[in-house]
Formats: sequence, C-alpha cells, structure tokens
Amino acid sequence: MELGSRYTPLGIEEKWYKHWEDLNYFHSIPDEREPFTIVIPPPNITGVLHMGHMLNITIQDILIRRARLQGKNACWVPGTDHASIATEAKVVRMLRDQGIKKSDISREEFLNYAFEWKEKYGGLILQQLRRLGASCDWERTAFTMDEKRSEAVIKAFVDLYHRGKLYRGKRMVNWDCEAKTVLSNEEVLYKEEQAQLFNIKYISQHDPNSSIVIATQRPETIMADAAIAIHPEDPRYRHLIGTKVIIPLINRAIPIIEDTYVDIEFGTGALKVTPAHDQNDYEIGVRHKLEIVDILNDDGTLNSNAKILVGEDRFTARKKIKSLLEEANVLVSIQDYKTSIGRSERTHSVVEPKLSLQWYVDSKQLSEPALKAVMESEIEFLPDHMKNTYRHWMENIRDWCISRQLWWGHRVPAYYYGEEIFVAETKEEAIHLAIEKIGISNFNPVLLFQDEDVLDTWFSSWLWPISVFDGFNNSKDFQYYYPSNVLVTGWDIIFLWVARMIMAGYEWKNAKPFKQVYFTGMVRDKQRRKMSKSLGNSPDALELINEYGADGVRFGMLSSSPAGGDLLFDEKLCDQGRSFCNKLWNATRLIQSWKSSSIDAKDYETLVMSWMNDRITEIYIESDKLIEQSRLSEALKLIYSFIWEDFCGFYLEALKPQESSNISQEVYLNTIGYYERICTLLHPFTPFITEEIWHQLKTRQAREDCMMSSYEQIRIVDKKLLETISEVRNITTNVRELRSKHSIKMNVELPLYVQQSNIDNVLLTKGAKSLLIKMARLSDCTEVISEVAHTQSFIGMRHKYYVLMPITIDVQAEKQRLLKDIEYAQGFVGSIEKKLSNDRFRTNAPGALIEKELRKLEDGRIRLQSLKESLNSLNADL
RNA sequence: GGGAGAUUAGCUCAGCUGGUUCAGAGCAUCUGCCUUACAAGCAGAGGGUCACUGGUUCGAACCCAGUAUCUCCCACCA
Repeated sequence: MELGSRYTPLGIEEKWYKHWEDLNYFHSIPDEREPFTIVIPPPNITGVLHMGHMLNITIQDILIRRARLQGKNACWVPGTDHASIATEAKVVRMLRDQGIKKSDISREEFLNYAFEWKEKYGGLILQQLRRLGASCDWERTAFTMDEKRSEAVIKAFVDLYHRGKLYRGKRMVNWDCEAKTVLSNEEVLYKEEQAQLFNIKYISQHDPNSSIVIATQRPETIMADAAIAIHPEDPRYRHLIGTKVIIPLINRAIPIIEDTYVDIEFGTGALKVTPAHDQNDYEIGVRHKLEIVDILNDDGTLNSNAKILVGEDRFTARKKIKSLLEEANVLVSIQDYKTSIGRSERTHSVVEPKLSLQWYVDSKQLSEPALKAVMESEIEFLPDHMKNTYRHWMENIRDWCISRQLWWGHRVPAYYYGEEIFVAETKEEAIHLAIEKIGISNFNPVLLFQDEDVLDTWFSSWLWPISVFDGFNNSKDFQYYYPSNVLVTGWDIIFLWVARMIMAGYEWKNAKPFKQVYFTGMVRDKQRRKMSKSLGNSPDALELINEYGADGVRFGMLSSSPAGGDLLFDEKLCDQGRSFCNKLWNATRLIQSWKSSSIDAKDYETLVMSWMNDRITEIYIESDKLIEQSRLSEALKLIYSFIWEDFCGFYLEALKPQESSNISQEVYLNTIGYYERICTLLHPFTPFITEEIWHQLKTRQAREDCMMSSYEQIRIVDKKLLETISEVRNITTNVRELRSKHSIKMNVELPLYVQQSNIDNVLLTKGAKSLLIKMARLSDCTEVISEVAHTQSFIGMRHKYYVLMPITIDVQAEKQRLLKDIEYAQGFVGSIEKKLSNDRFRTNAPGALIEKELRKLEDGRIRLQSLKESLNSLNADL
C-alpha cells in the first residue's frame, strides 16, 4: 500500500490504542518478574484534561512503557478523586439550574444526584487520558469513594482515633462562606490584595470628649468587638487602661486592655479585639477572658448578634457601615493599603476566621518518620532541593483539620450519644461500644447520631498508594506492587498530598509509599502565567491532540520540561513533534519504496551498516543513562537528533539507491532491523507512530507488537568505527561548505586529496573511500604526499584535505583566512604548552587529563604546521 | 520576617564531580536549493564580557563571599 507524504495520526492512533487494549497489554497481575509500579495522581472527577495532566501523564507513560519494554511487570493504576468541595459545588449548581435547592432535599437525595452526576461526567477525564496514549491498567481503575477506598478511609479514621492521633476540638478555623465549610490551612491561598484601612473613633463611656482611634480593614466586624488592646509600654493610652469605650452604632461598652501582641507602630497603636473573627484576637481573648461575640452566619451574612445590618453579606455590610460611621461622625479616615488576603482554593471566596468544633489529625506524631525518610533519601526527591521545602513544612507542621461541612465525601464515622463520642466503622459497632460504656438498660438507640460532616478529600488521597492495592487488608497485590517506583506530580501539592502520603505510608505500613518523587513544574504560558481555565490561557488539550497528534503533543510537552522547572508552553513545540513524526513517516516510505534483489552489499554499504548498528547501541546506552537520571527531555532530544541527523540524514542518504536501481537484500533487511530497534527505543516517547511504523516495516505475527518488543541489553561499541564515519561526515560537511561558499552545485563532481601522514587516514578503512565519493559528490579521492597547488584546503580530525575547485582563488582573501586560522592555532598550541609546562598542573592534574592535553597539543601542532604550509604555498603562487 | 530557586545568543533552555581556545541546542533571523522519502524538507551562515564585583585555583559559566534584578514557597501583621 502506498503511503502519503504526510503522516495523519488521527485514525492511526485510535487503531493502535484499541489494538493494545483489546490484547490486554496494559493489564498487570503479580508474577515472578520485578514489578514496576506507578499510581496515578487521581484527577478530580470534575476535571477535564488540561496541560498539567498532559505533562504529567506523558512522563508517567514514558516511564511505564519503558519498564514494560525492559521486561518488568509494569503496572500503572488509574483512578479519580471525588473532590468533595469541587464536586459538591458542581452538583449544587446543577440542581439550582433545575430549580432545586440543596437545603430543600435530604442528604440521601442529594447523594443520589451526586452519584448520578459522577456516573455521567466522572469518567470523562479517564477517556481523555486514552487519547494521549496512557497505558494504564484500566481494570484496576479506582475511585476514592468506591467501596474499597471508602473502607480504607473509615478504617484509617477509626484506627487513628483509637490510637489517640485524631481528636475533636474547638479551634479557630478557616471558613469558606460560599461552600459553607471549614478548610484546612493548605486549602487557603494568600495573595496581596488592595484593601482599605478604616480609622474609627471609639468614644469613652465616662467622658464624651475622650476617645481612642483604631484601625481596621474589616469595619463590619466592630459589632463583634470585645475590647480595645494597647501595648503596655505605649504612653499615649496609658491613662485609658481599665476604662471602657463605646462601640459606635451599637453603643456597647468594651474595656481597654493591654497586651504585648499590639504593635505600637502599626496604625494608631490601638487594636480592636474581635475574638470570634480573628486568630490573634481569639488568643488575646483567651488571655483576657473576653466575651466572644460571633456575628457571622455560615454563609457570610451578619446574624442577629450584630444588631445592625442583620442579614447583609459581609461585603455589602462593609460598604454600608462606612456611611453609617460617617453619619455618626466616628470615621476618622480611610487609607488604601495592601494586605494579604486568604481565599478558598476551590471557591475563591474570601476565607473568614471562625471558631468551630472540628476533627483534627495530630500531625506532629505522624510527621517524624516521614521527615526522616526524605531527609535520609530513603525517598528520593527530584529535584533534590524540594527537600528543603518539605522539611520546613514538616518541622512546623500543624494539626490537620479533616472534617468538612459537606455531604459529598466519606461521612465521619463518629457517633454521638449525649456528651459521649463513639468512633466505629459501623453504626452497629458504635451501638455496641455505647452499650458497653453506658449499659444496655440506659441506652436508647434513637439518641445515637452519626456526625453529619464528611472528611477532607485529601484524607482519602493520602491513603491512595495503599488503598488502590487494598493495602488495609494486606492483599497479594499490595505485597507485590507496594511501594510504587515513582510518583509523578506537581510541586504545588507537596503539602496537600505528597507529604501526607508519606506520613500514611509510615503510619500504617511502616514503609514508604514510593521510592521516588518526580516533581513536574507548572505549565505556564509565554507570559509565565500559570495556565488555568479561569485565565482562559490554556489551549484545549483535545484540540491540540487533534491538530498535532498525541505523539506530537507528547513530544511538545516533554521537549522543555526538566523536573521541577516550570515549562513555558509553546504550541511550536508540538509542531516540532508533528514534524518529527512526519520525518519518521517519510523514512518509512523511503524504505518501502526500495526494491531488493540478491545482489551483494557494496563495501561502503557494509561499512555504513556496521556504523549504524553501533551507533544505535551507543544511543541506547546514552539515552538509558539520561533516563535513569530522570532527564527525559534530554533523552528524547538525543534520540530525536540521532534519528534526524544520523539515521535519516546520513544513513538513509548513504544507502539510498540511484534512480530505479535495486538494493541489496542484505541492506534492505538490515535497514528494517535497525529501524525496528529505533522504534523500540523511541516507543515510550511516541508510542503510536512507532507502533504504526513497526507494522509498516514488515508483516508481523499476532502479538508481535512494538509495544511488547524488548528493550535491548547488548552494550558493545566499536569506537574506531564511529570515529571513522564521523571523519567522513566531517569531510563531507567541509566540501559542502566550500561548494556553498563558491556556489558550486552538487552535480559538479570535485576531486579530493588527502595528505598522508604517519597516522592512519580514513581512506584505509574498507569502503570509506567510495562512501566519501558518494556523500561529498567527488570525482575521485586520492592520497598525496605534499601540498596540492591551487586548491582549497581544510583540516579534518588528523589529516589535511584539498579540494580542487573550478574557480579562481582570491589569493588575498585566502591569505587573510589562513592568517586568522594560524593565529588561532598558535594561541591554542600556546595555551596547552603553557598549561603543560606548569609544574603545578603536572603534579595536580589527573594522569588521563595530561594524556589528553598531550594529544591535543600534538593535534594542534599538526594543524598549525598544515596551515603554515598552505600559507607558504600560497605565497609561492604569488 | 523565614526559606528556595533563577540570571548563559533575539526567545526558551542545556552545560550532570572545575580541565579542549568552552562557550552549546532548538526556535527565530539571513543565504542558496522544489537534488523523485520528507518545503512539516535539504545545504550553509551570522549571533553571547556566561547579571555585577571580588576571592579560591596551575585553570572558573561551573566553587566561595558580597551586590543587583526576577520568580516562587512558608509565616498570626490589625
């Protein structure tokens, strides 16, 4: 079948993915082979494929496909995350669009809608991963809220509770007024924002002429004030201590207290203390036993405690209170200022500090082995410096608030009976515990209630490496696959997820969850902004695949993404990937167009073939080394330029038969063999096209696929051979350069002379001469003893070459060029001589280096000598 | 306030225990080619005080110190 000159990936990619999947290649079961495991960072079920996933998935797929080719038992577990806040928000919105309010339906009804939504849209992202070529073991697809994973979550909670590492406590929390739930510290993002500072006057209760001015950014909270605090060493207000002032508008009297927390320099030096709505104020409140007045409802509106503006949203209230304060003549001034404001990671709503009863994990205890494992490189971080960030967080870890006031998620397995708390995996067990505690005669089952809250999504995610293999039941799979080889994820979730998985691993299994963490950078646009849906600066992932092909996009993602470094995404890189596929495609077409017959291979063909053979081996060795160091993009670049320059640019060009002549059967078959090896080498990076070419090259048996071929281990290379061809190519380039400079077309054949010396020259290798003649389009190639007059010369690795060209030589220009070259060569030789004559160098430098320098010196001298000869002969011509 | 990283060609970045006169690659630019696999191609070319200042060394883009600029993370500033 004739192939078109352009590679069209669309149908081909679909065909091979289906083929692989039909043959169950992605599926893994434990056997006697060495396992290679990756557990996917589960994308949110609400998510659609974006650039971050593309990068992430590409890297994981490369590693897993390579392991498979290396004969390991490769297992890549896919799955999704229930994403409690994000999903609940989506479902609430969906219901609202249908005219249903969440508050009007029961928890069960809501969950039915949510599961319905999940069934409908939740699998979408996993389908999209297939488009990229992800070779996940789909039979193992897990979901953080499926039965097994839920079981793990509940077990973990109950276990931690009974071992005293989990507790319920009343603390100041971060409240998301939009989602109406508490958030952990890690889910609050702080950013500098423009705000206003209001200076408000509080008049003394005892003396209407005396007052104190405070500064606040949130004037709507004055109704919740419990005191005004000043620094004990601030002389300005000393006389007021112990007196009371009146809160404007509501006329409630509050005391003036002293506390060293107050910064004398800031604002007026007087601080309004609002214990219910500020972390620090809460602590001051505790110290001074102040009254706590909570004026906010869960949705961020003011409640009746506020007395005024009741029912207004806090931001509306802020605007309105401004004019009220003005009217009351207590608003002294307003100034603009910048401050850092915390917003919810998911809803972006401004987070309000709020006092609340929640469940916490005592993190300090869990962090110790996890910190140790990373600092002692039991778990390897890439890039290594992420360790510092990790350590800093671990050493200052705070307790983890894990309850959320939502319905979508794992319900907290705690049951309340009056004042008593019973934590158990099931209600039956809780009843059992309750009866044990309070006696069967006193127990009334109707009074036992389960906690209404659900757990933080990350409380299921942190168990993921264990739970996907049913590790809490210590399954066979778990024993075989755990720990996974590598976790590939973005550094932005190092605390939210990575650190906690490590803690969980040591807490329950006393073993690391993964051997290595490959932190990817963030995908950014050309202006270095993080790509995000809200900014609208992210290209549509599926459209990219449609346009450039999955292989092209994979190439593009990888082309510029060292571990940890951010990646400035540029579609041009995908375009380059597509061109690369096209190049591969056309090489296939060329080989397919060859007609082979039983003629013998010519000497130069034999030479070029053995070179290609060793060169591939060399690339295997070098790319291996790079991949072992996780330098994937460099490995790809290496293979890319090898294919482009060496395989297509030189090898195929050298063997390409003239016009309609036939090619030797041996050359034909060997070429196919080399291309096969290249396909295997390249397959992890661009799986689709390599599979296609693999099958284009020859008819295959069933299950004889590139994806399942094997990555080779032979590792011997003939260095001399590689050098010889390198010299041939070097000469060819030099001749071409001369042609280009003097506008001599390729169809004009030129004679080349090689000056003999005491070193073997390239022509002594069998086949090299005819190869040279073919590649450089020479009329002949002969050895000479001395300078050849009226020629253009250049110096190769060791020898001097002359080309006789049909031109009149510009003697002056030539002389200038030579003088310049001589000057350079002299400098070169001089520097080495100087280095070698330095005693300190001779004594300090390693022997091998001195050898190398000596050889360099010799080469340099030969070169200098040749240049001088050329100059002399030029002078003789004058 | 604490910490991390970065600064190399017009742009994006390599440069992996200091050791070729070391300054690289890709893109972009320029020149010449439709040479029957590929114009998504082929053959060439130009382009940089390696942020700055000192130091260590026989030798520094690389190590050390300081300076400047940028990016990011963490932290309770009303």
